[in-house]
Amino acid sequence: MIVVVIGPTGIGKTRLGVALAKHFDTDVISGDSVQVYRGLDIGSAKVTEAEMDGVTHHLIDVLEPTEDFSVALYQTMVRAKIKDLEDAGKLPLIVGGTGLYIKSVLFDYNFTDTRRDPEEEQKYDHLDNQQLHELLQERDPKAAQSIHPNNRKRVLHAITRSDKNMVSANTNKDVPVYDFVILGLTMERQKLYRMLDERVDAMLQDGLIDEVRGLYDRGVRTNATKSISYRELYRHFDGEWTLEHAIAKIKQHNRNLARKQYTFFRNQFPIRWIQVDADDFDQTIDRAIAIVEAEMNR
RNA sequence: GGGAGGGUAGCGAAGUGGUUAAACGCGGCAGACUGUAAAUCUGUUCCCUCAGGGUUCGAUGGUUCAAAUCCGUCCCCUCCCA
Repeated sequence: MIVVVIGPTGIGKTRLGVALAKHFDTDVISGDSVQVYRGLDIGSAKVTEAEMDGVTHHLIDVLEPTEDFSVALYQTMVRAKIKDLEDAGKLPLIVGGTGLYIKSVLFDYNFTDTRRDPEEEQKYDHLDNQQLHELLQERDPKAAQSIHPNNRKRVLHAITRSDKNMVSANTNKDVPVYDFVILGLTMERQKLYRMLDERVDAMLQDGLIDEVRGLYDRGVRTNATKSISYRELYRHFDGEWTLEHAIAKIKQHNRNLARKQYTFFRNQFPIRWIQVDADDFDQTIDRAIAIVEAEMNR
C-alpha cells in the first residue's frame, strides 16, 4: 500500500505530508519535478528544514540544476525508494504536484523507447507542422492519431522514434502497479489564487531575487531555471521585463499552473478529495489520516 | 473659454453603413498528455438554448430597407492653447 498526496501548488501538501509521515512513522518521497534541484529553494517553495520537522524527505536536492532530469529517471528513483521503505516496514508516502511523474510511478509506464533527440529532430526543420504530421501518419498511424498536428514537440518525438524503428506501443498507462490511495487537496479557486499571490510576496521577502540572481550570475540556464519564479526573473535580469512585470508574471504563472494541475489530477487519477480549510488545517490532517487508515484496514 | 483626440465584450485593441455577436491578444474556464510536464498542445469565452432565439459597441434622439459605423444633443476621459 502506498499513500499519495497531490493537489495544486500552494495548497498545503508539504504540511500534510509531514503530518502524515509523523503519524505513520515514515518518510516523505517528493513528487515534484523542480525541488529535485539543489539551489532552487525559495522559488520552488521547497520544504525547509524547519518545515520537515525531523521527517526525512527523499528526492529533494538530489541533482545540480545543470543535470538532466526526466520522468523516466524519476520513476526509477522513486520505485527504488518505495522498495527500500517497504523493506524497512515503512509506509511509502509520495507528496507532490507533478502529475505525470507520480502517475508514471503508480501505473505501468514503460520508458523503453528513445528519449528525445534534438539533433535527429533538426533533420525535420524544413517541414511544417502539417507536413510533419502527415509523415507521422505514414510511419506510425496510431501515434499520429493521438497527437495534435500543432504539437510539434510530440510529433517530432514520435517521428524520430519511428526512425529507430520504435513504434509507440505503450498502452499500459491505466494499469496500476501498486496498491495505493490518492488523497487530493482542493479548495475554492479564488481563495487559492489569493494565497498564491501572497506566497509570491512572501518569497520575495525571503530573498527570492538574490537566490535567482545567484543562479543567473553563475550562468545557469537549464530546464531547471525555466521553472516558475526563475524564468521570469531571468527575463528581468536580461533586461526584457521590469521587476514589477516579472513579479506579476510569476503570480500569473502560479495560478495557471494550479489550474493545469487540477485538470491533470481530475482526469488522470482516482482521487479521494479533501476540501481544505486554510484556517483549520488540523481538520484536513485528521480527515486524511482517517481515509488512509480506513484504506489500510480494508 | 479655444483647439485636437477618445469612449467597443472581464481587460487591451481592431472595425468606420449590410456577409459583424463584432478580428486579434491577454485573462477566465474546460480538455489532451509515455523521456523539457512548473513543459507542449487543443477547445471555449455577451445571455438562453440542439436547431434557434434574445440583448450589445458611453447616453439619448434622429437619418436609412439596414448603423458599432452617418447626423443632433448630453455625459465622461486624455492632450494642446488660454
